[in-house]
Amino acid sequence: MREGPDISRLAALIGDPGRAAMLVALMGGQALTAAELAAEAGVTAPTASGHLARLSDAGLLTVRKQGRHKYFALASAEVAAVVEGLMGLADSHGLTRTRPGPRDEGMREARVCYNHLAGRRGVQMYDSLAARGLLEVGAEGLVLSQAGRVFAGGLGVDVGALETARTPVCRECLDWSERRSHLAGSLGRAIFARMERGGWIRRDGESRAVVFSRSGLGEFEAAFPV
Amino acid sequence: MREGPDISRLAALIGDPGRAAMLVALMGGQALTAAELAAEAGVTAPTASGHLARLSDAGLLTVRKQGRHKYFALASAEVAAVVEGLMGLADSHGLTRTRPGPRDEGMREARVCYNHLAGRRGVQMYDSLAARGLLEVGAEGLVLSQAGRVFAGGLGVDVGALETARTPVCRECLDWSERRSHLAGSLGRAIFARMERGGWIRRDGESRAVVFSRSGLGEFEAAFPV
DNA sequence: CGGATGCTTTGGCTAGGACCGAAGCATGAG
DNA sequence: CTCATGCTTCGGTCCTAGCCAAAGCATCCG
Repeated sequence: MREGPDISRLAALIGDPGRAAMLVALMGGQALTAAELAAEAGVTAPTASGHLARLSDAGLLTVRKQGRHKYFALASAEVAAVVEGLMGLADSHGLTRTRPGPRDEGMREARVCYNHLAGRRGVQMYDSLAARGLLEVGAEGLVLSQAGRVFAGGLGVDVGALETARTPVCRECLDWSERRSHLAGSLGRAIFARMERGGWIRRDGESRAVVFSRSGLGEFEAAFPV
Repeated sequence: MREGPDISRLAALIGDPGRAAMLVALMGGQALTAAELAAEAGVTAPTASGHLARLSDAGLLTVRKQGRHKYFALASAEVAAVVEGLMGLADSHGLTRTRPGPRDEGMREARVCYNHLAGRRGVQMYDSLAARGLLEVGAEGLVLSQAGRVFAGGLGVDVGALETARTPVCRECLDWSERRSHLAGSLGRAIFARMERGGWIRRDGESRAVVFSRSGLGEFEAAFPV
């Protein structure tokens, strides 16, 4: 009642089932329209409109108007990290939705987390990079070592370009299904994009799950050995 | 609305101002009693009781019953991480509150906990006894070793008499200022009484603070070296 | 044994906010 | 221009959940 930022307003915002569903839907990283999010939340357009206005006002979402459509997306990686953290807590306390289908298993194997790779494969990548000293923990958090820069260059990722931007290159993100860190930040995003471009992976149309191609899995294992 | 863990229940739990205040208060790492948390949240005892039950049921808090008090603490580092993440988000959108002042320093140094010594001095005593093997952790909890019995006898405490009573001789008690264990049980009470009788300490009038005399502090340091 | 203290349960009150239908604005299509 | 589509505002209903007082247990004290 007397110190620190006011958590409760923000948490209450996420605490509505409809708004939470919208946020989770946006964890896929793609921007969605108001109507799509209304369907996702299972409410009518007016209700969704109110929800989306409140989420935007609170700074959780960014809006982009395009013609008569309005596209919403998560405002930042921090927002995604909090949502992922909540998923982890909910998962560990048996609050999962009663729907442990095959899609759920696929999600645990590999999925999109905002704009980077998560799940067992995401954690594998992180561990592999860390074990080989390509990723190091510095005073300011996670940093790419010199060897790591070379490695990323070999993958076709221009680290220099990433470093000129204001957003952090390397960040940890807590994986809700593995309960361990995976790689986020602009580097995580770039590597994910590179894997998608290279045909290593493709995204499942209806969920956040990510499916590896046969050859893609081989390349992934070669690039990020356990 | 169709995938992953159910975030909204958890977020709604944190989304109440009272419960959020409790969680923030517990971010310091100390365990707090129900009454203290009620004050922190600015609600009456019945209301707080309901909140705390819900937080515990959801796995966000752990409970430790001690006499007629109930100590609550954050359940895990994951919970703390989520709260911290929410604080970060709230802070970045300018929703901070005022800072608190420092608390009674004397209480942190030494105080009465029911009938035994608590605070830095209480923890020092506990650590000293444990480090010298006078206090050991057995299957049934804390026990006094044979050497410990001799030591207690030297202090003038009749351990044999304590052991005939029904109440446990040695118990751990969670120290709220140090957030570590100190010695409770009938032995803790007996040692405290002996220190009071011997003029090592005297109790401050209205508060729970305990003040060491000059000579008493010397004897204490000799009996319970760091 | 009372009497005091800390926590919980119960009951009843109330406010906040989630929801929808209908009407109101924009923008784009024909 | 007129119509259709996408989103927002308004008005009203309904239900959840927070809140407290009072009574009920449990524990400790003298």
